[in-house]
Amino acid sequence: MPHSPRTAKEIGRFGDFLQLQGLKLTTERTALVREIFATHYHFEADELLFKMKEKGLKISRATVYRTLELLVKSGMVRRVHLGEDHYHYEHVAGNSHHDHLICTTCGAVIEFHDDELEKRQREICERKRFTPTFHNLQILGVCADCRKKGQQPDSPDRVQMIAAGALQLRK
Amino acid sequence: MPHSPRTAKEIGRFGDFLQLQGLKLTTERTALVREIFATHYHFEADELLFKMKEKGLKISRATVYRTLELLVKSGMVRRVHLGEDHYHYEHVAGNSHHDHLICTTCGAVIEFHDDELEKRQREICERKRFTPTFHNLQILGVCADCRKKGQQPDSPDRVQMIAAGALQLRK
DNA sequence: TTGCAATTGAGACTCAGTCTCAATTGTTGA
DNA sequence: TCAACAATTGAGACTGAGTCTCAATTGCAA
Repeated sequence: MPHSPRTAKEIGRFGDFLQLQGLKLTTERTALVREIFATHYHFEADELLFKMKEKGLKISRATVYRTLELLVKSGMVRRVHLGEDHYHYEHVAGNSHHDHLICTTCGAVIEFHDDELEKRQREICERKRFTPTFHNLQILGVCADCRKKGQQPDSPDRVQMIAAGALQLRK
Repeated sequence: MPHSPRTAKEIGRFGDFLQLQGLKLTTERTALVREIFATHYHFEADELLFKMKEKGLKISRATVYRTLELLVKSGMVRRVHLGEDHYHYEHVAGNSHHDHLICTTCGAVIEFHDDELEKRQREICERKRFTPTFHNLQILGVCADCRKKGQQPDSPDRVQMIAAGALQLRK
């Protein structure tokens, strides 16, 4: 099996996590981590399953889902809603929290992080005596490229349906 | 059929919307709107289906989903993610946009609205040349009541799983 | 190297949500 | 008032992401 320096670190990190839990770093898990961290950034579970099949690695749907769950638990992968009716995953490249701008025209996902925004959220929580642990913000709209091409924003009710996962994004 | 003043206005509004689209205000749709606006605030589609059955009104699953879709289009109902792996709906009482604090301990959903936060979001979009139409913010954590009862915040990975809909909230 | 818990794959299963189609209903205009 | 006909409905088949089961397999520690 060829050595893959790009993903060796992640495989090591996952191995450490598994060991701590008394779990094993199997060939299937290794192959999945390699695939996830080598190519994809945002991806879907079934997409990953398909990629593995394509590469001739027979890994069952159950194993894919089980491994993703472990990766989420280890903090190396996050499960996110991106305005479709099923989940997306994104690998966490050691870097920190961010939120998403989602273009309802082309499906582009733009990440951002803003300290000011986070601070204001903490203030709101304080006022409500609420102890936050995690948050989730998606802003839907039309990206700069699509605006340039003359794309008008979608109607609010369409966007609302997309936000709720009732409509697929146009791809 | 007894007259229900509490919901007459909403039934009227929905009727107007339907008429504009060349659609009909049927007895099933009327019954659903009455149920939604009389009792529930946040609810699930199947919960609504069950409630109707309970009341002896035989309304099919398909009709419930179809009517909810129309209500979302009319703007009278919103579809929201509340940290579970299926949708929730909330009726819009003529009032405006809000976001959610979700307690991962008791499942409580606290609404809030903050102009400062919205303003900052608009600024971020401007900077990214993104034209927003809608947004969606959930903050997960532990509510004041649960803290008072000595409940500690969930671990970040558990909350992340809840946020992503992979775990059910403890009810 | 053996023993055994952890892991795997195949496929059955779940469950929210969608679709189909024949039967029914509401509305419009004569 | 009624006929005509499009919109609507219900029953149940279907979908598709995700979960579960269980017998067979694998990795690791002694």
